[in-house]
Amino acid sequence: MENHFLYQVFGKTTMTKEEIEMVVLKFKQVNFAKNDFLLEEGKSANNYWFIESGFVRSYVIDTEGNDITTNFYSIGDIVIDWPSFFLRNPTRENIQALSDCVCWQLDFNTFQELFHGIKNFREQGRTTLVGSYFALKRHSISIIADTAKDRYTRLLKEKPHIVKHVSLKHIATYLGITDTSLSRIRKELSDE
Amino acid sequence: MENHFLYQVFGKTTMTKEEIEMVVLKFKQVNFAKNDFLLEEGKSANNYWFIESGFVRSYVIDTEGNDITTNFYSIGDIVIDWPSFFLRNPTRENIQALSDCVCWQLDFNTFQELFHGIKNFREQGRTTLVGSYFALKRHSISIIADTAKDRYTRLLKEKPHIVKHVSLKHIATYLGITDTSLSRIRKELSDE
DNA sequence: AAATTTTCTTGTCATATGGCAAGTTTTATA
DNA sequence: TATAAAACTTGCCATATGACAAGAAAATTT
Repeated sequence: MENHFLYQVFGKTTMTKEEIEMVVLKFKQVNFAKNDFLLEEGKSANNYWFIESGFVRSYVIDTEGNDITTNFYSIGDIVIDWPSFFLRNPTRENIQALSDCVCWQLDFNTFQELFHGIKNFREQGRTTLVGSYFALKRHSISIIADTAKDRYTRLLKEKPHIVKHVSLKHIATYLGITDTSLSRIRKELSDE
Repeated sequence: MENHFLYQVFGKTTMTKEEIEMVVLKFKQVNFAKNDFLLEEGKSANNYWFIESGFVRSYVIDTEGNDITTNFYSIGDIVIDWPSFFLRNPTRENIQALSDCVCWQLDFNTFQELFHGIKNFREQGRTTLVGSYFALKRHSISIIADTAKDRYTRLLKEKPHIVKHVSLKHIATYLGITDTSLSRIRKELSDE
């Protein structure tokens, strides 16, 4: 039990061993093949996942039909559409596996039982959500305040495994630029 | 009691009258004068507020010393630095009154009692946080996908009272552009 | 291994937005 | 009400990034 993958995920929280065990047992392993959708635009999220292995991307299609990456996920990350999962609404986002993935899944009703039943679990869940909020805000401010080059070098530094495994065009839209521009930024950096 | 300002705020939730009353009684009225800080960079948020009247702005100072507006708040809005309040961390944001304000304040410890004690209150709180997350994501995607002009016209349509009461330069940084550009966009729109 | 598709690079030119500075108008202060 | 300060506009030019298209490289499929 203690070497269950999810044990690491919940091990850093204030939860007791008994609580962690209760929680972990509710998760169910689900595997996705490359290009499978974890969630599709128009549907409502009834699950979320922790990634044990693999890469995942979320994106939206904007009004002009452009694909814009909203986030990348890899080992240890939670994959969740917060608004759709909690507001029980159809989503605008697509979440797709970029590689074969091993994930651990929890559905909404089971989540609710745990959330209302275990104080430490809801503290943990709140902390995770607030962490996502914080990351999103940082990214949003960065798009306003920093140059594309700065954004790219920071991504490279903070998430090198993402840059290594994900195609340039997806990274570009995540950074708010075109693939052409990112290619030029890469060239500039290699010329330095 | 039922005509207490906060009754409207909580009236739309699943909370019972008794729960709402319990919650509302914990809030304390606090007034801010124009330019007062509700929260300052480097400090930790120990309170949040609902605005009964007035206008508030949050902003960060970026690495080059530029002031970037992160949000506007007016009547009925919750004013909270989610990460700082819940993670108990010093914040990077400043929150400042743009006019004299009447607010209703709750501190962290009291919040925790209510959150863990009243199921409907925590459902409500979660919904509010997720709503903020959703708004932030929309704004973030808009900065990538839409032109500055589109962003401005949408703000004008969705929050006309903000545009009316807030100075051009603050609106500009919120939209991710300079005051010069926003001035030109306004001119373009008036020429149409 | 060949064929096909996808990804990435690079050139040319277009455009949105920025930087700076000089005015003008509005608002706040003495 | 006079004065100062802040907010807003406008002109000129610079620059980052986009649009499009062609070709090269890499990855995937047959």
